[in-house]
Amino acid sequence: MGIIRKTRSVKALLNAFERTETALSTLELIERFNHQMNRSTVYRILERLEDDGVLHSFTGQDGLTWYALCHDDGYSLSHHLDTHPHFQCRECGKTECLPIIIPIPEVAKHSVESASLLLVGRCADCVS
Amino acid sequence: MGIIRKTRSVKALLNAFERTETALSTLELIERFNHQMNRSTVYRILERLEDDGVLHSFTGQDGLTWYALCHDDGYSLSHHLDTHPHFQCRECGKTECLPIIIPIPEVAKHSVESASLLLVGRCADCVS
DNA sequence: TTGTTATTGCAATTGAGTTGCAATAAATTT
DNA sequence: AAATTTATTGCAACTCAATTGCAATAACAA
Repeated sequence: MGIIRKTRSVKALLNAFERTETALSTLELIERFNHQMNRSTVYRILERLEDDGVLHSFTGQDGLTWYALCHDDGYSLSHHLDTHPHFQCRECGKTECLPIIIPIPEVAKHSVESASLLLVGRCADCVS
Repeated sequence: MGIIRKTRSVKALLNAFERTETALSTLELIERFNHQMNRSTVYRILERLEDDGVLHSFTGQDGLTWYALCHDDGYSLSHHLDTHPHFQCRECGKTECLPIIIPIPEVAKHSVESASLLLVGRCADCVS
C-alpha cells in the first residue's frame, strides 16, 4: 500500500526506471527531475514504490541510496531478502543489479534473514 | 602512515576494540568517550587507524559506520578487499565480523576489485 | 461537478560526518 | 630537563543527504 494515485510524478519516475538497465541514485533522479518535481517528492515516491515491491533500494559505496526495478525473474526478488548483488563502477559510477544469485551462508546459531552484497570495481566500459 | 603519536585518546579507542569481540559503531564510541574526547577526534583517530590497517570499516544496515579490528588470521584481511561478511542483529544491534570467507563471484567483462557483504538477522542471543 | 483525501511543494529541521584554525601535548633535539 | 617541532585535539561552523509538518493541490470516486 504505497502508491495509490498514478500522478504525473509517479509516472515520470517509473518511466525513468523502465528506460534503463542500470540502477539510479536518488541524487541523480533529484537532479534529473529538478524542474518537474520537488526533492521530497522524489524521496517519497521512491519510498512508496519500494513499499509496493516495484523498486528495491541499496546503499552504494559512497553511502548514497540507489534504486532499481524489481524483476521477478529469479534474480531480483527484493522481497525483503535481496540475494542478488549490486555492482558499482568506481570509475564511471554506473551501478547495476547483477543477474546472479549469491548463496547466503548459514551462520551457526544465527538467523540470517537478509543480505546485501555490493561489488566494486570497473565496469565493462571502463575496464578496457 | 596514519597514527604517529600514541596519545591518550588513541590508546583509549584501541583499548575499546581490544576488549570486545564485536564491531563498534562510530556513534557508540562518540557516546562512550563523550567526556574524554571530542567527536571529531573519534572520527579522525578511527580514520587513521584504518589507514594503518589496524581497523577496517563497513556500513551497517542503517547507513551508520562501524569499525572492527583487523585480524590477519585469514578472514579479516581488510586490505582494501574485505572478503569476510559482517552480521548485524536487527533486534539488539550487535554487529560482528563473521569468521568465514565469501568467494567473490567473477562477473563477465567486469573487474571486481572489492566486495562488502552485510548479513542481517538475529544473533544467537536474540534468536531464542 | 463536487467532495474526499492522497500527494505535493516548500521551508525548516535532523543527524552523521567534515573542516579550518588556534591551542595543546607527544616526541625529538639540544 | 628545557626547548623545539609538529602531530593531534577541541571547538564551532559547516556540509549534505534525508526527513518532516503543514497548507495547497490534484487524483479519483461519487
